[in-house]
Order: sequence, then C-alpha cells, then structure tokens
Amino acid sequence: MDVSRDHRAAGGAPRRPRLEDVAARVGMSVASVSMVLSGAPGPSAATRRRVLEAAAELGYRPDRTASLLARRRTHLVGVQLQAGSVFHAELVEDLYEAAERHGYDVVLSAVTRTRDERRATETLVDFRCEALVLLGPVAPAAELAALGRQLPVVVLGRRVPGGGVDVVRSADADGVGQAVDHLTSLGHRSIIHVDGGRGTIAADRRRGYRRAMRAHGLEGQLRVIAGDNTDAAGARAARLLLDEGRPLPTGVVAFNDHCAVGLLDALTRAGVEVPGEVSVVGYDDSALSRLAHVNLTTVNQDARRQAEQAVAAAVERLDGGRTTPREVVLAPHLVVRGTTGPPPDPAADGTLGVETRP
Amino acid sequence: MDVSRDHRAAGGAPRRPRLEDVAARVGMSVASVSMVLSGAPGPSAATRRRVLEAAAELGYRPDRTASLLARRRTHLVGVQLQAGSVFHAELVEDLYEAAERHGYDVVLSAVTRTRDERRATETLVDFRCEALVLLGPVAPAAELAALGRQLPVVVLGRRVPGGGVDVVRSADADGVGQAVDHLTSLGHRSIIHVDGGRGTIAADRRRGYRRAMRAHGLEGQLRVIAGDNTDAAGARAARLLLDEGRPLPTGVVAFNDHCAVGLLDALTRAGVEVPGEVSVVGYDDSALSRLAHVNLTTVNQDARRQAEQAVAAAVERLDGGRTTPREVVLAPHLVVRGTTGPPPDPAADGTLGVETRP
DNA sequence: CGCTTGATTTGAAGCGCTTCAAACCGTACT
DNA sequence: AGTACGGTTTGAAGCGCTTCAAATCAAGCG
Repeated sequence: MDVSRDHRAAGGAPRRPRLEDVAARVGMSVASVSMVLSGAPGPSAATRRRVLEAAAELGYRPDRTASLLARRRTHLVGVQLQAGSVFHAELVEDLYEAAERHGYDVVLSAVTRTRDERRATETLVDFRCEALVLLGPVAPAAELAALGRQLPVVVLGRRVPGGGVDVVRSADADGVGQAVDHLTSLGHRSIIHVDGGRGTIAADRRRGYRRAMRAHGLEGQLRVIAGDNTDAAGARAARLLLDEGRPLPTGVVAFNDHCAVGLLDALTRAGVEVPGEVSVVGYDDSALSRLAHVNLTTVNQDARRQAEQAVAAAVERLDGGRTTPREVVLAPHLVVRGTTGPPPDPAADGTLGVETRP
Repeated sequence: MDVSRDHRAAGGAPRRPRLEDVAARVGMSVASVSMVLSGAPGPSAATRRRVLEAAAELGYRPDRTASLLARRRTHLVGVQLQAGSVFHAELVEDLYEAAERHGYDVVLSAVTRTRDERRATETLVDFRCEALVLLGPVAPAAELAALGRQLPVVVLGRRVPGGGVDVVRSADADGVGQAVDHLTSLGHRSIIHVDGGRGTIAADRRRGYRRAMRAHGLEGQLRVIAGDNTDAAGARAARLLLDEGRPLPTGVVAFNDHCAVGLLDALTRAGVEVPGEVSVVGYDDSALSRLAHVNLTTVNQDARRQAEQAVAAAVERLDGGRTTPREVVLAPHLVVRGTTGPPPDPAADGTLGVETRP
C-alpha cells in the first residue's frame, strides 16, 4: 500500500487511476484486482463486487497499452481499407461486429493518396495486430504472401494466386455472368462492359463478362471500355459512348457501383433514358445503388457474410491453430432494381450483324 | 548477452526481433541501440551506422506497444469519423499528413450504425491517444466538455457552446449566405433550403439561409425542407417539390454535397434541367461535387486547412502548454461550377408575389 | 604522468498490466 | 490433534522499450 509513486497531478489533469489505485482502495493486491477485471476465475464473489465497485467509483479504465504488452495476445485485428470507398465503409461496419462477436477488436488503417498499402499495413503490425484483413488490396501476390508469413492475413474481395494468405471473396466472374444473363434474358444483345482497370478483381469481372457473352453467342458484340472504380470513370465511358453517336449499346455492365453511378448520371444528363434506352448494371450492391433515386440493378456480394468469414478465417488461425491457407468463395447474386429493362427495340438491336440462333 | 529468453520459435512464425537482438548483434547495450533508433543524441556516428545496419538486416521494427508504454508520451492523435462520409474521408487524409508533420500519428475510430460516438472515443482513449479530433460529432456540448476534461479534444466542423474543447470550423452561416447571394445575384428570388436535420451544423446553415434571404428582402420566399446529410434526403426533397408541381423554386441550397447530389439526380431524372430550370448548390466541395459529371456549385470549407488547424490546436495543448480553449473559424468560399445559372425566366419568377424593389 | 573533461556507453529502474507458482486459510477428514 | 485439500490471495517475474544517472574511455592539459 506504499503509494510513493509519482502522482504528477501538480495542477495538470488528474492522473489516470491505475490498477494499483483500485487495489489500494479495496486493500488487496493488484493481482487480484486484475483477475477480477479480466473476469479470470479465482477471486471470490465478494471480492469481485468490492473491486468492481471501487473501479467504478474511481472511473478506472484499463490501460490498453500496458495490457497488450503484458498479455502475449492483443486480440486485435487490423483492417486496411481504401479511404473513399462506400463498399469498404460498409464492410468495416460488418467487420467491427463480427470481430466483436469473436472477442476481437479492430484497428483501422486507411490507404489514401499519400499513404500506400505498405504504410497502412506497417502501422497495423506496429500496433501488434494479431491478424490483418485487407480490403481489396492491389499489392502483388508475392508481397501479400510475404506479409502472410509474418502474421495471419485475410484478403477480402480478390483472388491471390499462389496461396500464403487466406482469401474471402465472391465469384466475381459468376456475378458479372449473372448480370449479362439478366440482360440477355431481357432481350439485350449489344452489351458492353466498363471495366475496373488493372488489378485482379477487374480482370475476373472482365473475364466473367467475356465468358458470358460467348456463352450467349454474342462474341461479336464483345466490347470492353477501360475504366476504374470511380464515378469519374463511369462518366468518362458514357461520354465516350455518346460521342460515338447512336445507336448506343443497350446494356452496360459496369465494374462497380461507383462506376455505374457515374455512367448513369452522365447518360441521364445527356437525355438518355435509363432503362428505356440503355440498361445499366453495377456491382457491390453498395449503399450507393440502394439509394432510392439511383435504384441501380447490381450484384450483391454479401458484405456482411464476407466480413464474417474474413474474421472467422483469422480467428481460426489465431485460436484454432489452422495453418494451411483457405479460400472462401461466396456466390454473388443479382439484385434487380430500376436501371434494367427490355431494350428499346429488339428488332433494331442486332446492329453489329451477328445473327441469333433461331 | 545472455539470451536465455523464450524463443518460442518452435515451428511457429519466427519470433519478432527485439531491441535485445539488435544489441546482441552489434555487441552493445539495448540502451545504446534504443537511442540510435530514436535519434536521441549520444551515440557516435560509427555506432549509429552499425546499429542501423544490424537493425535493417534483422528486419527490426520497434514494438510500438512497448514503446508507448515506456514513453510517457504516445504521440498519438485519435480521430473519430462518420463511416460513410466522403468529406470525412478527405479530412482524414489531410489529418494524416498534418499529424505527421507535427510528429504525431493517427488512429482512426469510426462511428457506424452499431457503434456510437461514446464507443468510438473510448477506444481512442484506451489506445492512449493524447488528444482527440472529432469530426462533426453530434454529442451534446456537455458530454464533449466532459471528454475535454480528460484530454485535449478538438471538435472539427461544428460550434460547441460552453467551451471546454477546442473548435475548428468554418463560418457555416456565412457559407450558406454566399450561396444565397450567388443565386440572387444571378437573378433568383425563389430560393429554398433543404436542411440537415437536427444538429448544430444544420442549425447554423439554416440560420445562414434565413439571414441571407432576409438581407435580400426575400423573407416571403423563405422555405426550408427537412432533410439530412444523405443523398436519399436530397432525392426525397426533390420528389416533394416535383409532386407540388410547377413552378419549382429556381434555386436550391442543400445542406451538403451528398444531399445536393441526391437532389440533382432526382431532378435530372424527372427531366428538370439543371441549371436551366433549377439551380442547385451543395456544401463541402467534397470529391462528390468535383466529379466532372456532377460538377456541383458548392461551398468550400477548406478541409486541408481545417485538418491542419485541428492538429495544430491539439499540438499546442500537448506541446505548447496551452490550456484555454480556442476556436478557429475559417472563412468558407463559394465554388461556382455547373449547377447554377440564371433562373429560367426572371419575369415569371416572382410567383409568390413579393415585389422587387425598382 | 596524474588528473580533468567531454564524448560515449551502459546498468537499472520503471511504464501499467498479466500470470503463475507459492502462500494462506478455514474446513473436512482420519 | 494432525493432515489434506479446495478456494483465495499474493509476490514477483516479466512484456519490450525508454531514460537517466553513473560508469567508462580517450584525449588534452599542467
């Protein structure tokens, strides 16, 4: 009970109470208090009550830093995300929840224009995160694998060839395929794709588009316009199409919702009816697409479930001792909303001269 | 040099190198190595070189947790943000930079639908953040003041009556005023405001609108439609207006860019020309408004400068010993883009019967 | 050549919390 | 009475790093 320590309360903010203070207050050892506060078995019910009371009175909050240091475990999951992405923002919400359910906490580290992925993950590791969840990272597979050798890494949203890290993603090619199928079943034949640029995700979706078009015998109609994951790219693609003059393609499958919304907006602005003249499909089923006035037909890849699986994968390695990489591929599903409908005039649609089979 | 510690490398991930390992490698004490690595004066140039080399070879990364614990200071600034806000995402980028310039690091904590502000700030405090920057918090002033008694708190973006915390914000009323002025100078008279709901920021902007309208002798045209900070609210407002039939107000000042974009989109979709028939102004000059196809006239509140000021305010308290609250109010400025222009037919605009002065 | 001096280096004491072996205690048995 | 034995409590050793007073050392001086 010798509280001869530096109280440094000389006029400044009141010193934050420590375990020692609580212990002194109930006349017990810090060890006991610590056990009570962490819910460890041992202390008697009476002790528990007294300690909790004292802690509450003093407004004691454990010092996480010290706690993390003392415990070998930190129960921290680091999440790397893209600063502006609506979809990532949603994932983050779900990750917080999932982590909490498993008794883990989350630290966020954003990738911004001045802060690359390397920097983001470093920070996370420095905070002693026990595992990392990376949202749609663009780093090459080798780099990710290297990171994965250091600690459990779960990549969310994209394929990572070569293994070494866990992957949770949805079948992107399939998702885009569903979008194309949907459009063809409505009677569309001139369907183009505005892609997401370099990167694995974009490649998969592009492949899905090509494959589906071929499956419908529409290889003659294949067309991919270069884009990326932003509204601006969608708008750019729309302007490109408009500049080429009529007839416009009747269906557009965009890389993601951001891109689709940009496209949508530019088309509408140019007086093109959606879905009257052109149908548009996005990807992600993000908040953006769900907005009533956007009401975008899109592909849902179950953010919540992916978040759960990602956290589960991390926890399995951490607490379950799994050491072999795992890949979880969820099935995406189309969400039909208001931006898709039958093409304006089916008869006039075979513009590029590919005959349909009877 | 007695490395009898637990190496626990039994098959698992290689033990992370510690200061001790680096020290052993160069045959010096951990104290020296620590000083070199933290750039403290003392160690000779030769020692520095050797230590840095060894550290690099071992891939040593300081354990931040331990470091934070040992140092009284953590040099950490906690930032609380709204999960989905584009504007906050931008602020975060600037905050990262500003903090770095001052030698501080940033931890993020998001407010989501399942994670309230209390929770967000608690996490931040638990991480031993030395100061908090809260982006547009909705917590009542008293609560913020209470937090401010615990550690330096900078509220960014809104007024906080009663003091107790530092505030960095722009003159919202003035900003909205500029928007109204801009519209009136173009000849608009029927100008409405779609507000941001409850909350200090919304109140200030609403007030700015009212005041400016009165200043122009347009009290008869005053109209505020209830909204919030989302696209959906903007769209809702637009539908409301459209349902009321022509004539539409010729000018709309929205609470923020999100809201304005929703409005814009719904109007355009309904065939209303912007700015031909209706002019729209947003607020924030966020990435959203800058997108080429949105091209929204809006009010810039200098995110970068606010971020800088916020960090500066925190640092002043932390390192400069300031203890009296401070408020920084920056002047916002209108950014004219493509969604505002002269009203369709000035003569027909006085619909509600308020006479202009000759 | 002994001594002072400034430049380096280091031992050791923490930072606040966890953990675990050992100590303690009152009770139940033999 | 003596011994065991669960249930509790506690002392003490860290976790990995910082810091600072004290030790060390080489050079410079009278």
